[in-house]
Amino acid sequence: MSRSDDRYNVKETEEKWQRVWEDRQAFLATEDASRPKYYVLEMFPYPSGRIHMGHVRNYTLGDVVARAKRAQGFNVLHPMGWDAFGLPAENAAIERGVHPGKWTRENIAAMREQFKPMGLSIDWSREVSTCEPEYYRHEQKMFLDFLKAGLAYRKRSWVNWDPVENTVLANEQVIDGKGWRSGAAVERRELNQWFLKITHYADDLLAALDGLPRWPEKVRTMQANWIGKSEGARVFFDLAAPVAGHDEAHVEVFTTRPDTLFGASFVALSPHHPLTRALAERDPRLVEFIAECDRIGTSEEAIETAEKKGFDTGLTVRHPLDPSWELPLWVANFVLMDYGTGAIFACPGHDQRDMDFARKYGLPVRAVVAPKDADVAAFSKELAETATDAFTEAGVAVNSGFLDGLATTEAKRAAIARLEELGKGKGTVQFRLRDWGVSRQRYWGCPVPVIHCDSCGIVPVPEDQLPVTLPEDVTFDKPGNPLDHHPTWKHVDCPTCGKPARRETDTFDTFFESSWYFARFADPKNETAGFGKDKAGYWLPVDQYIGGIEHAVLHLLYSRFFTRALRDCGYLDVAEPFDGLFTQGMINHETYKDPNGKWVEPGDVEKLPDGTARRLSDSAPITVGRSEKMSKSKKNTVDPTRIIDTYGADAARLFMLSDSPPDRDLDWSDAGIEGAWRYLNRLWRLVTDAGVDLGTAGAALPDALPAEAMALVRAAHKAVAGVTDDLEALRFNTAVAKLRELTNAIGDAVKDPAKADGAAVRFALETVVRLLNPMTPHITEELWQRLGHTTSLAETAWPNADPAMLVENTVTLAVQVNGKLRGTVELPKDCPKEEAEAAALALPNVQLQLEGKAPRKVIVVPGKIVNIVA
RNA sequence: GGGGACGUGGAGAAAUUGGUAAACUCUGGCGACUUAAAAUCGCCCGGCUUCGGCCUUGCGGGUUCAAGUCCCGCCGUCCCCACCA
Repeated sequence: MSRSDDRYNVKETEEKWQRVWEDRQAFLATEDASRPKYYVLEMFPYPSGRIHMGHVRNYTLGDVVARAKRAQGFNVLHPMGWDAFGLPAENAAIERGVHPGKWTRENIAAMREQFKPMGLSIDWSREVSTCEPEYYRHEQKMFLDFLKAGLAYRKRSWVNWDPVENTVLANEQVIDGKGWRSGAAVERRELNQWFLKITHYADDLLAALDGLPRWPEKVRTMQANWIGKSEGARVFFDLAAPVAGHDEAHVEVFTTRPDTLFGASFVALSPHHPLTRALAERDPRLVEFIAECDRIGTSEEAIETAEKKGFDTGLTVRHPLDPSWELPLWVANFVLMDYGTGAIFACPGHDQRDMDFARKYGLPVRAVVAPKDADVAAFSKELAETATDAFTEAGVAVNSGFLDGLATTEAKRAAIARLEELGKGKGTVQFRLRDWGVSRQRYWGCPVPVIHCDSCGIVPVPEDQLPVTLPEDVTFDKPGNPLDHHPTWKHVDCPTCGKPARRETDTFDTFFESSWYFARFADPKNETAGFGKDKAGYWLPVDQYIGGIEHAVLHLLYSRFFTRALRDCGYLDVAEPFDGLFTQGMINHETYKDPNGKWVEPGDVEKLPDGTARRLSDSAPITVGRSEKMSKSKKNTVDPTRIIDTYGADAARLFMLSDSPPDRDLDWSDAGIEGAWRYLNRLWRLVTDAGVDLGTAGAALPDALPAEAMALVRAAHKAVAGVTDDLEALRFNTAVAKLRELTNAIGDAVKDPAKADGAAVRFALETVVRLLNPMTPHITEELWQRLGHTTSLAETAWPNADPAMLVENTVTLAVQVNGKLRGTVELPKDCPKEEAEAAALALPNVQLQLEGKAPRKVIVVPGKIVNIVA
């Protein structure tokens, strides 16, 4: 065939193989007890309407794993779906008057078409979309089961209110005092809300992190910190006198340092504490103080700059271990209502914040813990009178009556024991984690399936009346929840008493849907339940989950909780949904600004040879900024569809996998994608136009090969072993490097008639094609066919490395003198130590270093190194 | 303030986990082919050098025959959490 006619036609080839895979239903998954299963899942996308480079990276990573595992004999499940509820759909409705359902479904259709050219090995028959009643009806049933099990409840409480999104947010969705999507400063509101009892599993969610070795350490640490377990005690400080309008006779505080109780200086209440509110009823100055506290935000700067402020109530409380000792009761702006009990006892000597507060307001400071072997009198005097730094370390209890002399750990234990004996406290474990508020005052979500009846209270919707579907005829012309404004939808008769009642108009947080979708994929068509226990039992847990680290304490924690809740309600038998987790890095791109400081798109920028850049349209000088995460606001995005149109999916995939380790950020560059494209074309030419007779497909390698041909065969075997290891460990960048190395070796071999052995070259080329297949599936299928094979690589087993081929006959030993490299020697593989030593000592440069003296010592590490100590 | 990660050529990175630092790639330079360009192919690309070599993994110590890798102390960058009692 003519050389020039046989250029690689990307479009034709990629479409051809996508058709072949689809016709053969190559990636359809069915349960099969005879093979080990492998469930690969990437975090499913929100249907924004356009795929972005982050998607390309995410789904490429997963696809490589899925294809490699399939070739290695696993029964692979690799599904795709849509996280389809959420606010952008509602915003589109408000801005453009399009119904959220229509907007979402059109986006899904558009994105599906954008994903297909990527050539992903997905079982599309399992596609799910969370906004359809076929999906969300099952989570309504789950919610009713959670209600029965006491894992869901309704409570009036202080919540995070996002004034832009007009809805409540969960604690996990408030970042630095701002809404995670809107960026608006979050307000505090007291509302009736539905909660899921994630705190019921706090201890288990924390302890079980140790059982997830295939999760990144970082994510486990983040979850552990979020759950935030601290051990301590609840302590009761009796009010010296009863307070009108307040029932409690004591103030309950939480402390992790009960050993410092004798250093107590005052007790401080949160501005939102019920007692504070009772006191404010008759003290306008306190009302003003509370208002002042509320004005200070919870952002980083606010906290850093906010002064510690207090309000002396004039009341006193009795010390739990010495009732004759009365302590002043303050209200302080730094005491949080939603951690612990909303009240603290302050020990300025051993807590920095309390120290600052005490010095400011002239409150006493007492030393009750001293460093081991310290001069107690001097230490106490200094701490009490002049110190501004608290002593916060562990030590020995002093000035503390019965605790004196005990080390901090023992003192804590003894203090708790005494408190319990006196009925003045209790040892306890406090978690930072709070229950998951799932109510959202929005339309485009799953309706909470309950009815409010004036006579019967909260009535769950009877199961035979599920699903509670969203009404289609809604308007978005008024602010607030369209379900609330709907003329008829919320009016129903009470299922219990038949009297007129109202539907709950809150919908679930969208993280509700994503907390169980991985189980739905195991049995996506099930109409009677979210999934069958048998099918979930076969596929779960997910063996490899891949997504962004931004969900470390959101989706990933909710899913772990949800799976436990489902287990306890009898849905499945696993506790952990994701056995292996991989968090990929972001895609970055340089940023460009014009002389007016406006962002400029990469497509409108030309880089000049002198290192500067200018705008294509008007030649204005462009400032090149640092590489940052691709975002629309900075205009530094690159459209994947355009890249795939130009270079093909294989080149885009290969670039994603090359160079940067997948957990690190990747800089997108035109040069990078060009490099991947060049490599694929080079491989194409090597196979289609090797200039060597490659023989026929399936022919066995001759037993005897010339040494140089043998070296190429060995290199191929080494690549099989290396690439297989790399893929297993998700080291795609080094896998690509090894394949390029082998390709370079083939390129060298075919150029040299002395080295160009057809059988060896064929073997090496076939090895490259097979190993590269999970990464660039289209071109490798085509090349496999052109090499004379009739099977599809999607149905071909992974190659095996022959261990005998991995060992070299000779090795190059490094020769060091005093740890510094001074030469190398080439020796047979199993050369005795003595010979290696002799060969090393014979090197001229070694002799020079020794200056005629005898070596003091020689270390020989067989096959590696000889180190001579002079 | 608490926790974590990282620091290697002009850039992305690699280093068999303590054993020849810089594989693989990008950018750049020189050359071949071409009327020319693109594409392609070849060579060079950490520093110094008296051309024998010598030095080099943020800085300073340490352990070891041997340290990019382990330990201690700094410096720097990034991420997460945070008035958490």
